[in-house]
Amino acid sequence: MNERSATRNLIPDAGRANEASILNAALAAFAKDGFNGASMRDIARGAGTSLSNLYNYFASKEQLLAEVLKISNDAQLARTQAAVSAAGPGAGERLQAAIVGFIGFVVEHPTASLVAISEIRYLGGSHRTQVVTARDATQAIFVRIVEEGARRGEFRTPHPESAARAIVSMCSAISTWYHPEGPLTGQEVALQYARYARGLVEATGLS
Amino acid sequence: MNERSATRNLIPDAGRANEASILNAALAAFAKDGFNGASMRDIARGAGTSLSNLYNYFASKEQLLAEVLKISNDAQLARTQAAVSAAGPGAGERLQAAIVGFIGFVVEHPTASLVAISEIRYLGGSHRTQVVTARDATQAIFVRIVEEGARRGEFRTPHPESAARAIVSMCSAISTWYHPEGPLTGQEVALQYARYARGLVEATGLS
Amino acid sequence: MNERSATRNLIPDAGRANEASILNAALAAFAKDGFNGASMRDIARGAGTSLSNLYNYFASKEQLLAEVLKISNDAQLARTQAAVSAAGPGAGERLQAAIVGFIGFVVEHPTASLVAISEIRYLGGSHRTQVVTARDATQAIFVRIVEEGARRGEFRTPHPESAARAIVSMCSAISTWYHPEGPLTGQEVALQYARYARGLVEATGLS
Amino acid sequence: MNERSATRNLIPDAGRANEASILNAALAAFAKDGFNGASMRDIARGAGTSLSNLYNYFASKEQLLAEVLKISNDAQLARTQAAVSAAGPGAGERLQAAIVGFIGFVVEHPTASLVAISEIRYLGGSHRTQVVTARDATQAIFVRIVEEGARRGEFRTPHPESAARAIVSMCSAISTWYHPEGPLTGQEVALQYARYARGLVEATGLS
DNA sequence: AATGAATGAGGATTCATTCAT
DNA sequence: AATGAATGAATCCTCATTCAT
Repeated sequence: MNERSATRNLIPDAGRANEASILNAALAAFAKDGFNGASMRDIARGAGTSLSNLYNYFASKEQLLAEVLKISNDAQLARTQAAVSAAGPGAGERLQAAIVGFIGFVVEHPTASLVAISEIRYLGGSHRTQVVTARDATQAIFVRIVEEGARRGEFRTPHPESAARAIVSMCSAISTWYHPEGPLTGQEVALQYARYARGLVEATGLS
Repeated sequence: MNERSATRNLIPDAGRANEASILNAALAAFAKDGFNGASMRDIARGAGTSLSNLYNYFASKEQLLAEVLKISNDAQLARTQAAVSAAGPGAGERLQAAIVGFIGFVVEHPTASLVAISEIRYLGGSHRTQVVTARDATQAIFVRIVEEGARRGEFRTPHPESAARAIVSMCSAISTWYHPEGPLTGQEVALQYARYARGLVEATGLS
Repeated sequence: MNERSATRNLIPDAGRANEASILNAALAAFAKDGFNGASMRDIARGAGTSLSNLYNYFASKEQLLAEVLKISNDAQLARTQAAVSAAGPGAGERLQAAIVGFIGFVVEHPTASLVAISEIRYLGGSHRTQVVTARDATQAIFVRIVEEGARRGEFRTPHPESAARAIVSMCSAISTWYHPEGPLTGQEVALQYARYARGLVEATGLS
Repeated sequence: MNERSATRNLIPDAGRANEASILNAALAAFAKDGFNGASMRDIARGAGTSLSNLYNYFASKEQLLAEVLKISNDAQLARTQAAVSAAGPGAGERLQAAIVGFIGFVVEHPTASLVAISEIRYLGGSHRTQVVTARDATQAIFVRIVEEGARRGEFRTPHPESAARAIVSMCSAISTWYHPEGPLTGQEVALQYARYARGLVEATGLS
């Protein structure tokens, strides 16, 4: 598997009918038809097991969605956090790192990323909170970086929080059009967007 | 109706059971529960008519979605086009005008805007093309402006088309969080985002 | 239709798929298999209509049970009240009349009577109250008669309310074994039980 | 454990997952939700074991019901027989003893008694016969006593068998309303009903 | 004995749509 | 236009039961 087709299953799959294969099938089904358009039969078929056996692993369709979203958001958060941790002290560097990490996840798991933003609305109460927390934590990373950059004078944007949200928005939207077989590698997209973001926050270090 | 509560029905409603009231009910239902989660019964109830009477106006649920999306995208396109037409010749002015027009629509019709981006995936073949055309035409406005700005040296971004797409992405995402009762007026949001966009494309005229 | 086969549908049936035929089918199904053992498909088949069409008439299986029980209990109450109203002033006469009316209903509608006592437990909260009210009203008729008889000295039983309940119990139980083709007419059964009841309350007028 | 709270498990329970605990759980489940409303999962949960382990003890849900009913009816029969055996020779004495024994069982095991009368209908062919036999044997005790009393002139009732059935009916129905915490002890109820029965059969020895 | 995984049939209910009026 | 009745397919989910371990 070369660099260009780095997309693989978000959830490691053992092959037999187990939690992982069910979650992967659920992810695929939700991506293809949406939460309400996907049926438990579809998911069972995708997982290679029977409809009723699904319920030995997950209590309901909604719980299946919750697990998928939680895994995706947690992985997205971890990836972004790790990238920032490995970056230098400058706000510009840190913003770039955050974007490369965030978009790295998006281009490697465009399906999971797309489902994460488009299907979260179908999550009810108790499930929702958990998932929203991870999503907000990811956004908070960007907010903190931009705010610090603004405080230090590295960024001249007058609305750091709003700007951070705009950045996350445009990065998330990559999942709606990115294809691994397209003209751009994920790395290239990430660098382009990092530049957009630095411009957006009016970074002073621009040559 | 003052400036802050400018949100009104996208489709003018006569009150009686007619096309407009059905379309508005459909829009509301799709926004609330998604295309597959909304039922024709919900829509009929919202329109104050009977389930079967819906079919005297629209051939199918999908056609209802198609009409709603078409109206929304056409209005969005018209609004953006009009704003640009009224602007001066400079690329910076034109980009700002496009954003103010585009976001103006989003904040006045957040429901329609949200449905337009989230439910288009449920549109099949023939219907889809029509709707996608209007959406792409709107995006093309931004692409043309950014490309021209780059050609003229007003914008230094090396990837005008990609940058334009990023701008549209972040502007569209406003529909996912904007509330008329929130702390910002639509106008304020639009001006913030116009500034983000000018930074993003690395406009040279920035003081 | 002679006196011996007076059993007919409790709910007048027009033949086509309407509320009455559905209720009759539901009654038959509940009697045959119990509330949980009967399926909506069974009921639809019995009513000569489609499964889904049932829901154009009744919101749920439980509501179907509620309607059936309400009709049965109301009819039972009305029949008992009417019989008592037509009786003379003596407690013995009135008790006999109540029993003849009550059992008259049981033997003419043994199915409805049986379902009324055996399936009421499957009725939840709001539905239940309504049905229980009619049932208790019927029992209250017996209580009043026995209490008055005791007050007047016509009955020597020391526990009028308890005795009345015992009487209703044994009369209700007739629905568990009575068959129109059996050796006894309903009238004969009613008269036997009226005598049992007079003995039970220790009526003084016994020769 | 004093006289008022004499209700205990009909089937002696060793605590571990064994036949007794399963039968008790089945009894509780059938009482709560009816035979068709109770699930094997419910029963397993109540017995503190796994669903599949149930089948190491009982072949099917129906067999579980059969065992429960058989135990209940056999115990009811034994208790009634024992009471009669200990009674004097007079029909009145014997009838009173039978009732005290019969109702003694009902008030000590109201759940089992209720299930015994309400769920027997869900027993198919081969199982049913066995259970019905014990039930009929119990009723036969009453029939014999009343018939002998009538033969001897102690009871003046003209329909001894029918009267006996009426007596058993009203005594069985106690299980539908009796609660140990209620105002009456089981003993008091039994004595009341014994008096009702003597009146019902028109016992001559009444003062 | 005991368990978790597995299954096919069936549960009640809702669906979008059509028909007769 | 407008409606209530009708339908067949599909929905999620639970069922009793069996199997492999």
